[in-house]
Amino acid sequence: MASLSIPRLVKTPIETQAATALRASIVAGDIPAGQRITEIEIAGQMGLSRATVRAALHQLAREGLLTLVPYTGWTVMSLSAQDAWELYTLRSAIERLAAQLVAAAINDAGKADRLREAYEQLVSACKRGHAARIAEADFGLHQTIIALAGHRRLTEQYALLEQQIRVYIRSSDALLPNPGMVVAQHKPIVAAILAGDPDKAGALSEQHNLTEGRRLADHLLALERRAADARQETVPSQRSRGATSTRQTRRARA
Amino acid sequence: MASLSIPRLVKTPIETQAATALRASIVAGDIPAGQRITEIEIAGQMGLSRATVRAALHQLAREGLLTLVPYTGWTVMSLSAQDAWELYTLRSAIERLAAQLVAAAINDAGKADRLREAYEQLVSACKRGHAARIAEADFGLHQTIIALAGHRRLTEQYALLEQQIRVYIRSSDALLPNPGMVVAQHKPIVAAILAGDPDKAGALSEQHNLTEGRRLADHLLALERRAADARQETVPSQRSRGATSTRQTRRARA
DNA sequence: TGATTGACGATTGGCGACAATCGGCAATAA
DNA sequence: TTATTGCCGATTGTCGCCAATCGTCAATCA
Repeated sequence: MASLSIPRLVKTPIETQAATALRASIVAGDIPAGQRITEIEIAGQMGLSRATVRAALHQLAREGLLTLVPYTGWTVMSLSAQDAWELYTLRSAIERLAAQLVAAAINDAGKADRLREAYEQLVSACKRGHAARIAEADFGLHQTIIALAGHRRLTEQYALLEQQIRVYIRSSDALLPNPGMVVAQHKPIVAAILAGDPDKAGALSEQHNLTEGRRLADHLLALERRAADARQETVPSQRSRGATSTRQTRRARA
Repeated sequence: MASLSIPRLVKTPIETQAATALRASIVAGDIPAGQRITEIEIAGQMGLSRATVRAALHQLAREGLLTLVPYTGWTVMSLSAQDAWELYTLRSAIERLAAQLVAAAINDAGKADRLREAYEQLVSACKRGHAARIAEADFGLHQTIIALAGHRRLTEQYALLEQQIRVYIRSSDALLPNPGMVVAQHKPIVAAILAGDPDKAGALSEQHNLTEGRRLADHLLALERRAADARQETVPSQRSRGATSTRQTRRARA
């Protein structure tokens, strides 16, 4: 009796499941950037012990998605121009390395096919012109290149950057992608990788990421300026601690 | 009464202190690479609750220094040729970015002086010829370049890589540095950064890191081969679970 | 004799309760 | 009125204990 077609269950500790669910909520924007949350509140909503939730929150803090304000609460990452700069410069360095590694090993079994497949999905999404699909296919192509590098630490590091970038994009008035430009930007990178040219692949990848990253960061900076201008025209409001209201981020005294 | 010269106390939760102490023990080799440890044992030694130690261990797992084998124990990171390759390729990408960023902003107040200072300390250590001092001054120069980039995520990522590299170096029969070569390798990098040439600084930095990283990885591979040869000549020993003995790494069934 | 099952010791997983810390607000003093 | 102090509610920090899981070994079966 070789196999009964019974699927293998993947057991995941509840701590890890809680971290996964919270991560998804943050990245999806259900818990907005800058939001204050507390262990008690989340534990209540999830039906778990506070200690379990606490472990999950610490996990997300390590990933940069949350910041702990000791004895006060936790805040979802908030984003500045400096954060944007850090994210896109680091992402560009990581993706350059991946493009080089994949180009150098593109003759390995199946790699070229997988890359072509991911690129075709991007082209397909751009033809349909649906913005969310384009964005996902764009991310998908990048992820494929990263995965094909066969470099666990690189993959893990990239995932951390990606989720922060997703929070970033979602919390801003994200720019709509131009489908024609998206394809045009990625085509030479894919071609260089498929041609097995690490230097060219790395350089093109880096250029693409720096250009797009700067553009998005500039856009956010403009948004921040507009928000700051608008804030100067409103009357400062009283702040008090409501019994059940959630809090915006606040400074720890440390 | 402006100031009483009373130093500001920096309070650190005991969880964090435990993580810091354990990290230091692992990086220093007091807990060897590949070693199995348990929460009960560590909690007993540290005089803390197991839950507190557990939080610290999870922190270090996130940093890649420990691996959790569920319901069985924790193991200190062990190192393969793949790990070595991952570490040096990623380190090289990170340091290239830092060299570029510092070169582009080398005219900022104090940066050139700090870089020169770190380099002089390396030269000084090499003149004295004391291996541990050379290694520390070498790390110090790299750390200075990273810190001067003014990029928090980069600094944090580099710290994680660095500590893994330290475990790596300590667990192998580390190569002794040749003082003259160490200076010669770093001089052109520092010069390019001070000249404000990001492209040249990045390229030289990358080349240096890839060369040194490959050399160390090859060295470790040779060690692994020697160990594997030696292992084939010994009689496989019985394995049993002693009540108090610590365990070597074992495979999870997942 | 080899394969299977069940029990048990050793471990981590998760819980709720007590302890420590922080910030806001009211009371008090100058 | 402003500055200081003390109290309290709300939060995280830490603890010890029960629950769940895993691997090993002995007993049983074919």
